[in-house]
Amino acid sequence: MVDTYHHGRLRQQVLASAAEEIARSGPEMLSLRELARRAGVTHGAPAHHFGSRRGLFTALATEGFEALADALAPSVARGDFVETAVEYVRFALSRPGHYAVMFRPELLEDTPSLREQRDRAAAALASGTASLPEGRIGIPVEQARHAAWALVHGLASLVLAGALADADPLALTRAGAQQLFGSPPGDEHSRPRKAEK
Amino acid sequence: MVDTYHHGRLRQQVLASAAEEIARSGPEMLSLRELARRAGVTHGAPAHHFGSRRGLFTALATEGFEALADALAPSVARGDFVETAVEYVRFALSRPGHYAVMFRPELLEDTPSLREQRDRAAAALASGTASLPEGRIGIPVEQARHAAWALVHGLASLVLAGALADADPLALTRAGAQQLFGSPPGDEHSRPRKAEK
DNA sequence: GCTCGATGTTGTCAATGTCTAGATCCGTGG
DNA sequence: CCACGGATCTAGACATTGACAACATCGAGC
Repeated sequence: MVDTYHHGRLRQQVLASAAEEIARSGPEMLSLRELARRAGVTHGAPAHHFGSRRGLFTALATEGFEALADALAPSVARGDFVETAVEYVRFALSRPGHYAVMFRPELLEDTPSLREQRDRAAAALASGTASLPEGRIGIPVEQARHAAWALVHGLASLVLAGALADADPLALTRAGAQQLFGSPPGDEHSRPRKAEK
Repeated sequence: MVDTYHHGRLRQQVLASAAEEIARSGPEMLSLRELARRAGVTHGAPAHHFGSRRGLFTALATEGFEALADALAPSVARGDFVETAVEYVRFALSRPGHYAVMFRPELLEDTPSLREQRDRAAAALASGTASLPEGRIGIPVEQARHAAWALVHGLASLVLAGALADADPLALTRAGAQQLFGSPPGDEHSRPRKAEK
């Protein structure tokens, strides 16, 4: 009976089922009390870990940005822009519950750790676009970076919203990234990784 | 005294203040009862017009798609792709409350009129990308269309989320659209619209 | 071994979405 | 002229929720 007074992993478990639930029904429908029930704990318990509803969203977003930065790191290190774009979208689709909350400032508190992880992800993204084929860019670098971010964010959002249901998201991302920075499919600079043979 | 039992424009007024409130605090924080209060009406009144909370969101989204289709029509008719992109973003930024709800299927009911207006907007978007400079596209047309949509949707979303606070959204859109389809800023094909006649 | 902070419980409160039943208004056909 | 029916709004009720406060229990470190 001593087993259950302190749950032990309440924080992790609540975060996990929150991500599940948000992925299924969106952030608005999420109920703290329901999460507590699902974790076998009383309704007040989650508050000790997250403070409030927004605190929970903030924790989720922080986790999300951290994981995003990690996901982007390898391809960024390799200077492979197209693959960084693909990784971005792959991340969003593999963690829909987290992604649904990461760009919703109204749901988030301005925590230092959130800021930190968000900056880390932003930095990864920035150096990802730093490795772009120089001559191909006809607009200021800053704008190119924003455009690239917008492209992948837009793709992820639309796919998650079910607006591009009948498309292969990752192939689409690859194609979009190549189109944006002007590498024709047969170009020697950055070819599609799989087709083209 | 007879004035106020039937409000007369309750539906319009609720929609308007809902858009305001959503623009300020997001869809989650919206309270039907608060809207009723603001309209000087009892808490049950809005239900007769929208049925439920989701009904209200659906009505807003429907209005939004209708206005979007209208906003895109002129530039689409002119075959001016870059300007269509700009109009898309301009629309989203000028009606943040509507746009915040248009791509959130969890908040929407599957109404015939919603479907209708959404299709209308989608059709506008599709013919907008139909007028792209042929030689510039190195990927399948379908993918190019999706990429273009993702770009403008991503730009609008990020700006609305405050993630691109320090950029000029419309200039950024113009640049992004040009970059995506390879028209250098000074190209004769699609210059910024200013002196058309 | 004791204390103190972290974690979890229990009870409470105001607010909300939704439902139902009834009141009021308005156009329309007899 | 009027009665009737539908549309609009009111009024009351109910379950659920987020937040808060007071208390119980556990565990780590002095």
